[in-house]
Amino acid sequence: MITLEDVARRAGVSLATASRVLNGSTRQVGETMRRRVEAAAAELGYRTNVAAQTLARGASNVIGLVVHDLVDPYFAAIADGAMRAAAEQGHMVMVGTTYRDPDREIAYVSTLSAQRVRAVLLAGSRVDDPAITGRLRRELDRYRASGGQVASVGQDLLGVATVAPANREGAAALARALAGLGHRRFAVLAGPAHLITAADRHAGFAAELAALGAPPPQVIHGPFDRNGGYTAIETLDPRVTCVFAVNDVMAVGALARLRERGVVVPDDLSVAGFDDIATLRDLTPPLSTVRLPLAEMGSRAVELALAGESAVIPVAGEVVLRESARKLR
Amino acid sequence: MITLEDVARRAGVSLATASRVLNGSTRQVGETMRRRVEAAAAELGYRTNVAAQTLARGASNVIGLVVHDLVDPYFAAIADGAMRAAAEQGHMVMVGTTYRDPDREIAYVSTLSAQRVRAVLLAGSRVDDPAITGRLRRELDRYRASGGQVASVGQDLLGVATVAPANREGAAALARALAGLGHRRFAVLAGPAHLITAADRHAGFAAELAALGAPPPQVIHGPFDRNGGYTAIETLDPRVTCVFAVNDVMAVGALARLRERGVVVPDDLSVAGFDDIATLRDLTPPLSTVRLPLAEMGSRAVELALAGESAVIPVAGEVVLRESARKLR
DNA sequence: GGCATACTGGCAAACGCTTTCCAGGAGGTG
DNA sequence: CACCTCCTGGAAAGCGTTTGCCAGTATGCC
Repeated sequence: MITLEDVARRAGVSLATASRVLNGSTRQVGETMRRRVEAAAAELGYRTNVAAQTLARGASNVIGLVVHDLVDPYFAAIADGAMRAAAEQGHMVMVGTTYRDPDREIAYVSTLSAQRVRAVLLAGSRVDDPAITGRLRRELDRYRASGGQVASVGQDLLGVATVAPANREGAAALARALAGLGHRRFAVLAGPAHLITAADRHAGFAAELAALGAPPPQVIHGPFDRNGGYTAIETLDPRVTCVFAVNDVMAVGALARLRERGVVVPDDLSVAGFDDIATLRDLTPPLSTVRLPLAEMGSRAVELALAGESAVIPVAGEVVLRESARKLR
Repeated sequence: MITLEDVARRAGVSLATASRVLNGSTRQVGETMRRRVEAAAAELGYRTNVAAQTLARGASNVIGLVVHDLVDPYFAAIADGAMRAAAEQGHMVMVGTTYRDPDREIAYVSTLSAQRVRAVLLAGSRVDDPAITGRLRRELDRYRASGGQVASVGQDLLGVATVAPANREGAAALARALAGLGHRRFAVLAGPAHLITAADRHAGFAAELAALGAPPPQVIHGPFDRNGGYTAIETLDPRVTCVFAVNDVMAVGALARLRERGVVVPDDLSVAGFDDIATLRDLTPPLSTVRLPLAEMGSRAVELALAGESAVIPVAGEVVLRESARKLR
């Protein structure tokens, strides 16, 4: 194990000089010494001990990222964006997956805080439960009290820097677009009632329908994943002409079930989702949705956190009509 | 910033005792002292400084994972498996994405080595370039010399513990299955020639065809991603009745292009891929493929690395025929 | 030439924790 | 009762870096 001291000795300089040469310092080191140190480091194969560096500096170059599920393309895209931004600033990313368990999320914040990561990013919808939110907030406060930065992608209810997708507005715009195709009788695959993202999208969609004078949609609750969409189809009212799933993976599940049941989309029924995950374009029919710049949201969150700004950055969604939704005949 | 010393002082015990109580030690601490320390830690909100711990212990509890692209479901699945296994053993995972740049891969190994991570996992196909492999090996050797563990998912050519999917055999089995459906004229969307995974699957497939007495397939090279499959279709020989893409995402790209061109799968042409990524089941038609237990491969790699075993674990692929491949009429 | 002003290099004190070694007391044995 | 052993708590020496401070030298200016 080669240490800085070995390098210094070999180069015939002090520890301080070696440190200044090898690990970015504001102080200048003379040409001669610099060369000697660099040569020694190369010959010995010196590698900085980041743990020691972190300890001495009191600051690490690691960012913590907490997502619900890395296999979900939604989080994969956010994580990818976050990692790009992090890499650009010379940081590594440590990832934790909660599998949608709020306790696990809190535990990860605690672990990452112990790791003294420079920043923690929380991605994914929060649940509407004051007890859980309270515990999470306390954990985050403690982390921030020790100098950590926090940013979230999702709702602004943790009092931290947030990249907040316009769920309500996006869903409303989608409602308008779908109504524009002539649809009046809608169903909303609304996900779990306590999930705020789901609730917001549902609310935005329903409110806009009301504003347009359409009858209230059928509302079907269920899990926020593929299976949630899949099972929701069972209870679908046959008079509905257009289904809005509050996220894409639910829409994908719904499409699967519809196909099995012989319902042809979009001939018999129009379907739309939300998020615009990458896999959508390969479905048949391609799914209509509200596009969110997921990777960019991840990057922005990293930048926000690293800059220490506690802003709330709204992100607009863009309605993308594809074949899965068609004009009502 | 609460340190262990603060806790010790508050509890009226020595640093040593506090350490033994709070951060797992083999030594016993008396009931009274133990309680006092725990109470003090709780009151003060003590959080271990992992950097200091790592430095003092000379060993960290972080695992490094290097993948090509986290958005690719193949790597997402492996990463997920790896993270599960890591979490089970109380480790965190630090991720780096190379975007298929070998230099970036080497750089990540170096960075992770500086982080003194307990183990490094390399996932994804290697390129057949002695210069690059050599540099990577040197970097890995250096890392291992400093006590690090390494495991890889893919080919066994780094001299490290490896979870090795049976690419040749899987492709051969697939060839047999497809030939069993009556196909004789095949095309192989073979990916880049220098990518070993791609080459192995191609070779296994072609060899089996030869053994079965089928004519040699048309071979179309291209990128190892969706676009590679997409563009390959342009040069497809019209006499071909069945296309084998060396991985699923290429097959997905091929399906997209075929659809655009009005070629109906499987009526006009059969298609198969390799890997069985999760998104396949939602395609129309569902894609035939060779299933690899991706998450399990990730977990196994972590276990291997953590156990310090340098075994090569073969993983068999299982042919899964779905609608995209049908009996030739 | 004399003096103030950069520069540059080195010493040594942190950073927060683990662990070896030591001492003292409790308990067991002959 | 003397002697050993076992157990528990504490003191202190690291672990590998960074960085504030000091000293010595070179530079610039009058």
